[in-house]
Amino acid sequence: PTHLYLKANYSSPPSSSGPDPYLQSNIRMTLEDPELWKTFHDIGTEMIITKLGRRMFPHCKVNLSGLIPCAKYVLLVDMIPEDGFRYKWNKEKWEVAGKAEPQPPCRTYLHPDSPAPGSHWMKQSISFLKLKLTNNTLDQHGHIILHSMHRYHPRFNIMQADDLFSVRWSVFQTFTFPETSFTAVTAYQNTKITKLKIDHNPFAKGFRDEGTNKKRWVLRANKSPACFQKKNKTSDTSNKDFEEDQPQGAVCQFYYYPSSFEGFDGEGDMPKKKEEDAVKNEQSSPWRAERENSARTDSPAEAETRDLYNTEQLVPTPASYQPYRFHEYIKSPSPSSTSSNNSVSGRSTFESRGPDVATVPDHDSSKPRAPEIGPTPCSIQALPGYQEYTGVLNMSMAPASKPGVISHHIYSPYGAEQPLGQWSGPGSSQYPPPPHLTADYTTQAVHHGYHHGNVAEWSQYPLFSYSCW
DNA sequence: TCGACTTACACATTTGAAAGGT
DNA sequence: AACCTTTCAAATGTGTAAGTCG
Repeated sequence: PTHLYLKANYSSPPSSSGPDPYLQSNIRMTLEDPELWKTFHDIGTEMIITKLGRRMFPHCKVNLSGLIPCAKYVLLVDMIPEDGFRYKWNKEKWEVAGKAEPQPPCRTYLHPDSPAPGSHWMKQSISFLKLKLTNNTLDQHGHIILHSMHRYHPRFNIMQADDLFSVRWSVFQTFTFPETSFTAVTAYQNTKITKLKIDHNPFAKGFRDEGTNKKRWVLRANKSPACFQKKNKTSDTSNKDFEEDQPQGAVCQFYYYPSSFEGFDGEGDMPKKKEEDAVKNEQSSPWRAERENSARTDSPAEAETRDLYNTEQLVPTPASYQPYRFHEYIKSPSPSSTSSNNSVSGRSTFESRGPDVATVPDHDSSKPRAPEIGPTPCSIQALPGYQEYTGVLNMSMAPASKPGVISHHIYSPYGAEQPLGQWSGPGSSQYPPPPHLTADYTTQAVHHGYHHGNVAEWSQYPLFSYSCW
């Protein structure tokens, strides 16, 4: 349980000591079924992406607490590139194959219940079952577009907002779970993953050994028998190094929409740091290097990277909100900025707290509220000025067969500013080994993968260029 | 030649409308 | 009439295998 990253995207002003009362929050998010995720993670999770869109398995399911019951929140998920590399599956392990492809259009999945009161979010686990991944950059269904053979992890964003439009101005809080990182693939590479999926995903039941399609598996098993000798981990072990704690950590961030992180050249510090780590046992998790390192040793490289999240943000603010400003974050690692990360490492759950936390000021409670639950699909498009943003507006509608389901695409304040350009990471001659590489690489693969592989990812990955439900 | 990707397929679960019961 | 439960066909979600593409 060492994967707790608590990160403030702004910090308290250096001059002020007491926490800003407005920034108090105790929002917690925990990942449901962490052991299943861990089981996949240990092998190296792969998520199939198809032209028509494919669900994730395991599904993203989280629990929330600490919300204001009567306040409304919007919950979104986007996929964040893990690093700036493209991978290939070679000889039973992942290797860096080169520089990452230019980013596809960024999309954000909006939970269909959004906006909903905090009580709604807290009363049950929140499932993102319908979230689909595609490799089709021209996708019209609103699915999240990813590149095959690239690594990503889901990022959960929650923000207090009465309606979807005001989300644009909201302070939001994000969580990520290290064990949910995955490699997007168009066809499974690691047969262990295939087997795990079949064992656990009901929809793949037809491929199980006991099923009527036994022959398929026998046939495939013969190709790589070793893959099938290992017993299903989730059923007979309880993932020792995962303990029985609650889901593991997250990056917890609070910030206004980053407009850019200019000046960062994505130095790719990964290789340097990786030398510190011992070679990992290939039989164990290919992600082990990453996990162990994610115990947050807070290397200077990481700290530097994190600093980039703390750029001062000036965001247009509607009258109902306080004119928040980020305090300028010092470029060099500051004790205050890193201490919070360290202090929360190893906790079994993660939560926003103290100066790390920002909450949106309470909305005017006298103001009439939108219906408690359910999207207000038409409101966005009807809003005056919405069309102004066509340059960055990515809109599609749900399939006609489901008239009740409408896709929305929220204006991304910064999307248009972000070129769909190249990664600004290290040059191709110096691809640093990714954190999850097996033995051949793990001597250098110390760097954990979260957000630090290439900070350009942030500047190119606006949160709200797209959303749907 | 080969790796990445697409597509059709069989088999499973899920969904939701219709039918029936209370 | 309203609500609940059951049934069942259609829709949808799976990984595989064979093929295409570059």
